[in-house]
Amino acid sequence: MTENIEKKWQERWDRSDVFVPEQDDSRPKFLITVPWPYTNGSLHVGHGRTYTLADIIARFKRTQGYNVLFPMAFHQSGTPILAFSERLARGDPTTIKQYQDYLKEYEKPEDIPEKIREFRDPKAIASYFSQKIIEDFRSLGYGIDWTRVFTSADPEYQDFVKWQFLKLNDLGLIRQGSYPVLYSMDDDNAVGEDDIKDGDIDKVTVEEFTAIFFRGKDFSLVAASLRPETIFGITNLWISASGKYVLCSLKGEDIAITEEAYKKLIYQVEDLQLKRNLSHDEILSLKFRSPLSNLDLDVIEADFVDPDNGTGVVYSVPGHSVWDFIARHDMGMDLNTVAVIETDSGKTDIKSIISSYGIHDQKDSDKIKEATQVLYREEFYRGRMSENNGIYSGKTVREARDLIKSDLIAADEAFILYETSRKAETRSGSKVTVAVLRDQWFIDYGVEWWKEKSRKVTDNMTFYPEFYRRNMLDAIDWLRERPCARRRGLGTKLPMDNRWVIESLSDSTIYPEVYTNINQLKKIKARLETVDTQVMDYIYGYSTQIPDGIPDDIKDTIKDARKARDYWYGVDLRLTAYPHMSNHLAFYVMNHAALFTGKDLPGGLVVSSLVVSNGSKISKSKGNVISLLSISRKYSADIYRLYVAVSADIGSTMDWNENDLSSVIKKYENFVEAMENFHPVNPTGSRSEKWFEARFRKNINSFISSMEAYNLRNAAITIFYDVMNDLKYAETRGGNRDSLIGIILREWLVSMSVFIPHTCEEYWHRYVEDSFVSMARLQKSGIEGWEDSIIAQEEYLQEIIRDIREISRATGITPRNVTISVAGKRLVGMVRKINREGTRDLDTWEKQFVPEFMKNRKRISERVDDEFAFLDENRKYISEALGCSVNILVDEPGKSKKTAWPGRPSIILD
RNA sequence: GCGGAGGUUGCCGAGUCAGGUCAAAGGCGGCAGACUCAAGAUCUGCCUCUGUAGGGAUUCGCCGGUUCGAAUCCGGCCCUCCGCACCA
Repeated sequence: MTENIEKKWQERWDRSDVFVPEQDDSRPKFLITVPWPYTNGSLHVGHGRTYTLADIIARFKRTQGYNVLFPMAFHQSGTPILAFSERLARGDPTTIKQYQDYLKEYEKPEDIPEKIREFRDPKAIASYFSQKIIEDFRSLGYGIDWTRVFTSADPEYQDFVKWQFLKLNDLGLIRQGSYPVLYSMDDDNAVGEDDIKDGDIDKVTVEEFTAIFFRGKDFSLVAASLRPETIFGITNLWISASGKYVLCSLKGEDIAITEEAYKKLIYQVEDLQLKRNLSHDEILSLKFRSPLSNLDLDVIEADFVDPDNGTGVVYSVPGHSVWDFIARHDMGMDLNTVAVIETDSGKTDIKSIISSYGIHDQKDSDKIKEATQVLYREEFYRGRMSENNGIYSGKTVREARDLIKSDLIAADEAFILYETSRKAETRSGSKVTVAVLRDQWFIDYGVEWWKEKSRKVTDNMTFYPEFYRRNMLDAIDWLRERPCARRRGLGTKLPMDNRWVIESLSDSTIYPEVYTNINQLKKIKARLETVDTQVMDYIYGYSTQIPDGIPDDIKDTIKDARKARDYWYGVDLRLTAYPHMSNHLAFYVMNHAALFTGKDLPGGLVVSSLVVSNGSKISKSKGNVISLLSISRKYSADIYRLYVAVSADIGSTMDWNENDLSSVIKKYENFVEAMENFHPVNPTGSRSEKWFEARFRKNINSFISSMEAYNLRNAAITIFYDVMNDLKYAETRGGNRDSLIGIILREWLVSMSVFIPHTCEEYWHRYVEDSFVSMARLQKSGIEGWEDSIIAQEEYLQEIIRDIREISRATGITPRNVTISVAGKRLVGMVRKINREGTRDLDTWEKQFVPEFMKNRKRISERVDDEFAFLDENRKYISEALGCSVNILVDEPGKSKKTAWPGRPSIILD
């Protein structure tokens, strides 16, 4: 199909409101949704897959008589759009290049610079790409109801989100507390992944150190560790040989840390004051006492200590740290290690690790890092505290670590210090550190009653593939507190505290509600200025009365909003890609569980896998991003849609590659050719037509069952590949193409239209009738009984031909004549008797054949009533297939070399 | 380490839940033939090994078990991929 024909149907669907469903209480509704796209750029094949799958399902549901609503909207909340526009404003070359690439597809080269200038306003980015996504989606023939489009920036939507958060707050699910975030001191702001240089490639996370006080005569030394459980193996303290140390006061206690540590720490703890610089000698001359083990420890300078990591002071545990051990070794100190952790594997002995990695001194830093990682993992996952650790003896490392940490903190022997997982800077070059926000807002997903309710909701949902149910339950268990608001970014202001903006995943959990009545909400908003809590309560089923004081002229609209919502909600099916599982989808389920009941709860979830291109991951850096627009231009919407359906099951990775694509195109072109050359004729009722019809009845039923089970790939292969193959076969059996196609035309076009709607619409109008195939119904075929037998007969015929070929191959005989002898009356009778009554009442003549019957029973059958007549009828075909003459005989036992059994005639070549 | 998915004949990929009809669908690719001046497209056959009669042997990650019978069920092991969090 050319782009023009596709465009033609897209416009006609649009004009006739084919995909704008009316509320209709007489029909079952079906609400299908896909997470809204984030509008910072155009979409690629990967995004298209999920929407295409959803559209195929939506179209199928229409054929089954459902009143289908397939809406979409756009997401604009969060920091990325803001960050991008800021970067464009700053003139960041990578970002400019990225947006030039996006724009290239849509704009003339001379207009691009102006567009990029406009993009300094984040709203311009959002609205530009929303518009382009709509155009791209239209060009793929999606049956989306475009009258319901809205964005997360729309004021009526934000009223809805505010209502949602007030409801969550009423339920006690929103809390405030302190929370560490990545932070830029230069910019005095929190930073997200996209603000960090290479933040998307090499993720930066927050690590939690235990900063432990080692008290000395004049002041305390604070050493930070990720492994507080090793404190029992301590031998000494290390400070950096080159680091600059300062004395400061923390809640009245004098502590020594590096200058860098001080600068970071003021963003994390309260009551910290700088007092003065501290010389190394002042530290080295003192001894410091360790908590728990109560040892007086020496301080030693070492090169490997990084003054800009943690506090710049570390404690030495040579029994469990490669660095510590090798440093002591290099300095000629004693190497009497204390092992405080034991593993069953015994792989964690420090000396054997050092020798097995071939580490000689501190210069082998790569080897040391590798060995450290292995040791760390091994001990963390398999280790137990050994018997010399007091009350912690015998506990797993995991348990002991948390316990020791909390015990030390409770006893004022330690505090938590946060550090970045790697050294990082922002794209503008400022250092990234960790700051603790004291009044961070959270949604508390850890509440048990909430989890329990969510599990019940999950139990009642359908999942495809089914194993995601388990994933969902796990995600519900794992979820704890989640920060739900940020100090920057686009989005809805938190109703409890408008200095905060609701974070972008948290504002998108129950939003499909708004698809049901966005147009009423808009009117209500325009009339009332705010859609307040009480009005929302009424619309979304929390109260039965429109609140007092609402002007009469808007009451009907409010009632309509509620009715629309009552009719359409909940979501019958939601489709997403699996990376959304542990975050968005879990929030989606849990927020519904908290706020709604009964039919409003999520119905089903279809989780698709990713798209790769020529076997490798699609990413900007690889330059293999294929935009949706280029697909519909280069190939056609229908070919893309067909490819999505046929090339991989929903749950498997889909590989976009030219090779597979060209074979799909070939098949598609065969279909088009068959349709183009079709001339209606009257069927003749021949055997090949009956067989073809029988097969098609089976195929259409299997298509419908597969689609119902969301097994789109099977469905497509059945209704497309299998039917095409049957068509070819029926032709070789003497069928006339036109009359064959005529038999199945109507149903075939309807079923194929879910995959290739434009093509089918075209032929539907040309050959069937002037209605939309997109609105046509499809039912299962009634199987009348004759279908199986005609199919079995054809199989019988093919088996005989295959047998003849095999004999020919085995013997090397190229036959000039083939004699096929079918079983005679007596054997037919005998087989019938055995199949019905067993072997008991056989006569003597019959009994001699029983052993042979038993041996060959697999191939013996009664599937053809009169084998002689059947073979005789098809003698010409057999003869042509084999290229030799064919004799058909009715055999009685004894005449030929082998016994001819029913379903398995004897064959003689000569 | 925990949780999940998976390992099938040259490749991709069905089949495994409900054991026999499975040498195992379909596609790709390859080989041979038909058609064609030729190529392409299309069609037919073959593609684990073997066999002068439609058969046999060995296969579905590895080892063992249950069973008359296992790609399918059970136990153990090896390997690959994904998630393990606050990030959209």
